[in-house]
Amino acid sequence: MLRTNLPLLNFIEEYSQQHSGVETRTYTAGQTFIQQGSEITTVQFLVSGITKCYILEENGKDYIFEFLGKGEVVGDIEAIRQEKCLCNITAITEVQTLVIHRSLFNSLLQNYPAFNAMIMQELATRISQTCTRSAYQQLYPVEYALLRVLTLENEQQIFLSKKDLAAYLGITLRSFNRTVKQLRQEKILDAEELQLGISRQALLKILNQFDE
Amino acid sequence: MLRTNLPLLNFIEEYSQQHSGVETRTYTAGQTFIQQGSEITTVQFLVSGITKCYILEENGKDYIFEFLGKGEVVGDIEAIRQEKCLCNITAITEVQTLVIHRSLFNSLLQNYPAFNAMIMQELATRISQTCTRSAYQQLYPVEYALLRVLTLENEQQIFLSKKDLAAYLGITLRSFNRTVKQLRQEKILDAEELQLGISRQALLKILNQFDE
DNA sequence: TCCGTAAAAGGACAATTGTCCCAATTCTTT
DNA sequence: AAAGAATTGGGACAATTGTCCTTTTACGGA
Repeated sequence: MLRTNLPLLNFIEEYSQQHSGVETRTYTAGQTFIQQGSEITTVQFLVSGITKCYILEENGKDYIFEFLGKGEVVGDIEAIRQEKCLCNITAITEVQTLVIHRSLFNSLLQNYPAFNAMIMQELATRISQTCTRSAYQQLYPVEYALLRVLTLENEQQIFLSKKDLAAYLGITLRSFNRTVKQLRQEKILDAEELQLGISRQALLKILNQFDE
Repeated sequence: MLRTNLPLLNFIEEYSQQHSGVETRTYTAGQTFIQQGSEITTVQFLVSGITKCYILEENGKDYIFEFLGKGEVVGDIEAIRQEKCLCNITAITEVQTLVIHRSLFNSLLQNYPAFNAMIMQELATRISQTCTRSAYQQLYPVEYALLRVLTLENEQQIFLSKKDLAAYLGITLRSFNRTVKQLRQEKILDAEELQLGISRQALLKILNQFDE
């Protein structure tokens, strides 16, 4: 849910100590620093903070693909495919990044096998996770996906707005609230059955945060 | 919708003429030649035919990620991440493939920059397309996605079962039929508004195939 | 040729989800 | 401190989608 990639961050940090061409940037919470459809010529690596990566359609609805954390890259796909941005990236907390030019990114890919392998790994992981997640969301009732997301949020100790969680699940805020309420009251589904790796007790605790 | 990758196929075919380690296989229509969750040690390139790539959950429902055609790879993600299969691959028509061992795939990645770049490109494209598609399906009413899919099917001159189309759209067969009927009868949405790059006339024609 | 199976189409009803509200609470910011 | 703007929670109703079931047609094998 909140993806990270520490090895990648290590690589870039080390590289930046020995070479030029790497810049530091800081964004404040709420700032959208990459806009879908716009031209982009840089690749950025998240050093700290949390961002959301999402598509916003003309009808005002948005769909969040991922929450990105430490070590994750943005702009890589666009650099490889030489195309315009496909997603928006907005800082949820304050965010610090390391920025390199697209051309440097591509030359790193060619000249540093270790870097190449890490990016290859990163892309493969993204595909794998995206597949698993979208299948899960399509094929199971919302309750299941919702419980999973809340569990993950809890595990990783991050705090996201309800609105963002709903957008991540591909449902409306209203549906989100409704489902949480239902789960809190009625029968909680079997934690085992859900394969969440969490006890029924812990689940209840998470849900009751909403009661306060 | 039906993805292909001719450059990649060219590369592998040329390689196979000069080296050993590449085998040919044929699968009959309907055959599932890669099973989710199973161990796999090969990577395959589609030479001819059409396959579907999907996840099947225990509740019997399935979700199709992509239809794969000429030049597409399967098993690559698994080779890169060294993990079990995440999807099922089933031949829709008769299918021919070129098979290489996982270790050969990885050594090609390391020793042939051109191959490396092609795979990098392929992964980036998959991510890009997956993002666009899943956002589209989440954020617009089914009619829109359905029309788009039918248009694509028509353009590419492929023929898929209604069941597969529904699984691709993440809806039930019943919903699929219902929506087609509605569109056929009532107002067809503006073709321009949909940005399908197809005229209203042509759309009607496609929908009326169902009437016959 | 006949049978069994799969694909296609749709009726009827139940369940889910979205839309449009409104109210309470918590922030920012001036 | 007060005003305005988000965030959260939920009622009421409409629209959409799923489930279950039946019918018709098409197709391949015995």
